[in-house]
Amino acid sequence: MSHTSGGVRQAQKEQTRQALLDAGLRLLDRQSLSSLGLREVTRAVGVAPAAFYRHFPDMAALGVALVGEALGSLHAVIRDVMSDGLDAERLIDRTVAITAAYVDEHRAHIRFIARERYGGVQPVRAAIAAELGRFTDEVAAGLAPQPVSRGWSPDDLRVLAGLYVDHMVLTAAAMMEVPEDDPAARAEVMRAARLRMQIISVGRSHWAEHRA
Amino acid sequence: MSHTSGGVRQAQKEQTRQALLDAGLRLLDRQSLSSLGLREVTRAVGVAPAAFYRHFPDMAALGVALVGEALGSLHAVIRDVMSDGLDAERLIDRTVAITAAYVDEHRAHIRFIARERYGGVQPVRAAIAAELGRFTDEVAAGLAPQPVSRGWSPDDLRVLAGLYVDHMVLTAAAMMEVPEDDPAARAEVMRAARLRMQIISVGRSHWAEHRA
DNA sequence: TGTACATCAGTGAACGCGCGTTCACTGATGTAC
DNA sequence: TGTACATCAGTGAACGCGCGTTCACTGATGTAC
Repeated sequence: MSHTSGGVRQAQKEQTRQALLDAGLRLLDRQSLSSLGLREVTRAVGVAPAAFYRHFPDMAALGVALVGEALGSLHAVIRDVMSDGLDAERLIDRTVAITAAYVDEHRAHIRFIARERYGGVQPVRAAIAAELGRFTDEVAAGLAPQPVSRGWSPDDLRVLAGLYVDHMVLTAAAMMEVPEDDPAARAEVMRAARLRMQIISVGRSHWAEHRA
Repeated sequence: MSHTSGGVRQAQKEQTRQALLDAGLRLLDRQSLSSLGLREVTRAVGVAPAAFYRHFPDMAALGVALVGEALGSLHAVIRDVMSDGLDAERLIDRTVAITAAYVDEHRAHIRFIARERYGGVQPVRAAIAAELGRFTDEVAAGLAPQPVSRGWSPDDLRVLAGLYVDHMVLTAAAMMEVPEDDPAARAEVMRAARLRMQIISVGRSHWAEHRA
């Protein structure tokens, strides 16, 4: 058709790679990465087993790519939420609502992260730990300029940020254990998540007088 | 030797069963349950593959038995700590120290729990969730009579208890990511764990005024 | 535009291997008398 | 205590199967002229 130089082959390759990632993620809904077979994935995509090696050296590499897909886009979300300058109460509501929405929209990705965070595949565990560490840094950076953070050392702020991040991951995992069509159970998980964040938030704001 | 009625056969069977559990746990140090093979376990024990079926119908059943081993003995520990009537600060120090010691003594068991809590084997996930739920109930029961709990609904107390339990699990998992021979890193994990619990504890004790 | 050659994503057949499960068995332990 | 029979934990051989990996290949896409 057009005589714009190439890119067709590259685009087709990218398409197959994405199909492998999508099929892998779908198959990981009910099993963990270490039991997922290469042939299982290529069969689901409809390519020969050997084609897999044109895209990934092994399953661990596919897993690491999925970590990027799952968590890469969250950095922007976190930065948005934190820079809105909302008061504590609204920030908590907003965070829990966004977490719930993110789980709904990226259920399979989040399940994968929860499952592999302490899973049996080292490179994937390392990739997840690195991403969560970056989240913690970003949250800590967002907390630092707030007036309530007066008197907090950078180290302690990072511990607090880690508490928030871990809590978000736990909330996401809890949200996933709940069937999608049980709004009462969903609401209860969200209530518990808000309550936990509120307790932490109150502890944070009364920290100085406790320390004194 | 003696003519006390039997029990020899039963004892021998129990011994093999325990050997299967021990070998399984050891092999699970570097992989997750869903990729652990029946033959792998029997080979490690030195029995024929078919012998496995005299003790467990499948690997999931062995996993559930391991959950019992890993968490069963913790109920007594929790009850002890909570009934000591220590003040908040000492209770936190004590809890973190006990968590660290428990991880050291039961490293493989705790790693197994962290790995399979959201892992790919449903019956094992369910068994872990049930045990952790019981822990939460026990912690909530321990918190209830404390003066600081005045004005807390049972529901909210259970959320708080869940926060403590999740936090203990996270601390244990973090402790395991640290090499045993790096005391500085260990100390840092324990410091972070204490700080987190202190923040939660302060939030708890100032909860009433926040609510007012 | 057309031609000749290069690239390389995907093929399909083949390989050796370890898997989970079944089955009839063996022989030590247990029991009845 | 001794004998005859029952139980059943563990054996070992066999099975069909799907696995990951290799390899020379094909043919569409890309490039040089």
